[in-house]
Amino acid sequence: MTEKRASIGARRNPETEAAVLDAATEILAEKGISGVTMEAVAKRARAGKATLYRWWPTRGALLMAVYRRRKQEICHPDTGTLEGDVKAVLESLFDHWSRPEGRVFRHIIAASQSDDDLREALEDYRLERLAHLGEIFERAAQRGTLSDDVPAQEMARAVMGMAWLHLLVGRLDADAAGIARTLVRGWVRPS
Amino acid sequence: MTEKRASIGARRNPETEAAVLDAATEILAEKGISGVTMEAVAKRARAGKATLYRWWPTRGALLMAVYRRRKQEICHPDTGTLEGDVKAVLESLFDHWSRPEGRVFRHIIAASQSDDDLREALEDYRLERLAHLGEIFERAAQRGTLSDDVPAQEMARAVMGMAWLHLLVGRLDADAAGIARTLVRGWVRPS
Amino acid sequence: MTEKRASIGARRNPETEAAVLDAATEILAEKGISGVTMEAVAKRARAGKATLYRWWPTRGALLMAVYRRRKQEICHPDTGTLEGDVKAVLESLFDHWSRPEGRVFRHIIAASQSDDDLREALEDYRLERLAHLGEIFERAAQRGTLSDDVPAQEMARAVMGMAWLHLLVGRLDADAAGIARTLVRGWVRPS
Amino acid sequence: MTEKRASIGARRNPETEAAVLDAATEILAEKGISGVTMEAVAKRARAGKATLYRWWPTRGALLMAVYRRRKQEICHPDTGTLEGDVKAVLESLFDHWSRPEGRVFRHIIAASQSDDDLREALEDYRLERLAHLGEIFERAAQRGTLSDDVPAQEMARAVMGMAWLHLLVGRLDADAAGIARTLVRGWVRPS
DNA sequence: AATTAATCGAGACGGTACGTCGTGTCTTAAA
DNA sequence: TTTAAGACACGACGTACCGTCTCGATTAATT
Repeated sequence: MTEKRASIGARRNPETEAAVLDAATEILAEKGISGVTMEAVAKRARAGKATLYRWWPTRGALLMAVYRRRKQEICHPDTGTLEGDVKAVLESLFDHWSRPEGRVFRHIIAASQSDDDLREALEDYRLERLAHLGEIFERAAQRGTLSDDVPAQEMARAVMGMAWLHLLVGRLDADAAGIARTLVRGWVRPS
Repeated sequence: MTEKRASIGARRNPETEAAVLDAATEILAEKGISGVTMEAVAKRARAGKATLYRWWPTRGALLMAVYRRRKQEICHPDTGTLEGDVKAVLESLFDHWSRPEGRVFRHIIAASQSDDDLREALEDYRLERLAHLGEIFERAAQRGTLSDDVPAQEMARAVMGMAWLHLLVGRLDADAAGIARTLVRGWVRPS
Repeated sequence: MTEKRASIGARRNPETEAAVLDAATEILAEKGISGVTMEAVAKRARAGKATLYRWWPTRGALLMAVYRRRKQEICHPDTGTLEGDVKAVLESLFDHWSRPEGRVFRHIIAASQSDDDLREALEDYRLERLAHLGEIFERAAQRGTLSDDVPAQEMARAVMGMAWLHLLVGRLDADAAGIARTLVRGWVRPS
Repeated sequence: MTEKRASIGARRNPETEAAVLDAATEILAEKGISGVTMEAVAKRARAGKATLYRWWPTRGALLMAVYRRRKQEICHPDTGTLEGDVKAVLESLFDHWSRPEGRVFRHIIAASQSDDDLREALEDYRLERLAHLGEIFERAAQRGTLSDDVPAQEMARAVMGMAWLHLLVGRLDADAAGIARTLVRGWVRPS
């Protein structure tokens, strides 16, 4: 599956990186999260364990790298209303987290609880997503339908909190529409 | 620290259970979650490993037992307004989770991501807390200030989602008042 | 080759010990000393590495145990003269060290240079052999052919020194008779 | 500690050799033999690992080079008697091997048990020393006090064997005089 | 003067073995 | 029958060196 790869000098070999992430991704799909051990990944990627630890000092960092590689830039479509946008976001998240490549995420959150490096990496990613999520509120503001006295950050966090909660308790089949309605009703100007 | 305890015959020894939970609690406080291994708990409690496994088949079950022992029935005081109640709940949670005995909870959530038994136990606990949380909405309803078309469950989940999010990303110093305001504004009748 | 072996309670399982020593002996014969790694021995013996380390804390200790198991009580035959006895002893040692089960010994000496536990174990064994070697001088004394002003210990050490030297430099084909003659000539009464 | 050294063209840089041997010697003194790894030496000498391997293909070769650099031509003083000479030789060896720069030697013997290149190098060195040792017997012969039917080689080997034995078992505080007496008594003409 | 060739440092690479730790199962001997 | 104790097989951990490699630089000898 993987060819022999030697050093390409005193610098990182991108082929090795790819092989490792591929291996981790495959194992993840085949055996689930608990199968993704540094040992197994190294063996599958035909890489030395030291090589893994050189670039991904913890298992969490490796998982994070695997997850980020998949971030197929989830764009939030403009549905015309804030409630519709929130609903779409939730649905897209629930859907993504239900699929094999997204299933890792809850384990990343879990691992980040006892791995400070990962926590930092996750936080970076989370803030990035949060900013991205902010766009739907900007759109609502431009439409002039948004109450101006609600901080966009707060609203985005509320959406994210609901999403994470459902992810972590395994309720990805929840009613996104209902959730969206409950959240959004106080954020738009009463019509 | 713990005295010698032998078998008390062909039945469960409650002293042993206490000793085990005490040991786990102490280790948790001293070394953090990663120190709480079945091995270490057994040794500290002067209990056989088999004894542990008999009653708490997984590490997660043991952690959950430790956490539940501490559930000093958090009551939600009536502040007179829903927003005040939500703010109080968040503050009380953030405070509890910041203290040593509460710090475990995020690790329980984490562990439950790969331990189905624990997930079930946590879910039971979570629903219990959710029901308890529902009381503040009942009170609001009795006051007549609640919009009737918002499901109580949904609102409680939104509060819980915000709380968990802040717990899991280590932002227990967040502005509970602001969060409460953002959430609640759509749930009460416009005055 | 080896069946499954579980614990037999809170005490050492002699079957395990035997399996480990057998495995080490076999590997030694097949791959030589450098093949005798704790890892390989554990795998071959179907034993956990922890089990090995429990009973033989270092590789040297394990090698020593392997060697001692083979100590087929080398008796020194009475040839009638001290020179004959010394020659017989040297020949028997050179022969033993040339055979597979004896070849380990030089590696034990080597390992003992950087392993204090092993050094101690080897020293015990060495003194034991030295005492045993002393018998040939007692016999000579009884025969009345021994100069009384030469300490038996010193003579035994001289024999051992010659033996070890030849072992360590790989000259086990040396002329035992000549060595014996050179050493002994000052130890017996001039006839 | 060591300045930057670059290539001096298509030939060996003698500064590098010196830096490497210095580094090895220092590490040896500081951390003992087990600290002398190719990796550590290279790092300390600010040399590339490939450079080390180019000139000293094995660890043993490097150790041997370190030892030989120190061979401060031990001369054997003429004490007037063979016994005195042997005693002086033993004392000088025991003393040398007790000092930091001599302590390596036992590790060289040890390493040579599993490193054929080193074994060869050590054997060369040993024969050289053996020849040197022969001088004291030549002197005795010239004095006319030596039994003529004892081969000089054999006697030298007996002395060396005793010396090595005491080195390898850590008995460098042994009674050189006694050893000398025991060995020599058969080699000189009965007075 | 330009080119070639060997050397240098650095350090990444695939590996192997290390020694430790935790898992969950097992047996014993005592209560 | 349950207990404390702890040995057992297993497997992952994270580290240390191994010996090989490729790089980009430096410099001497050759063109």
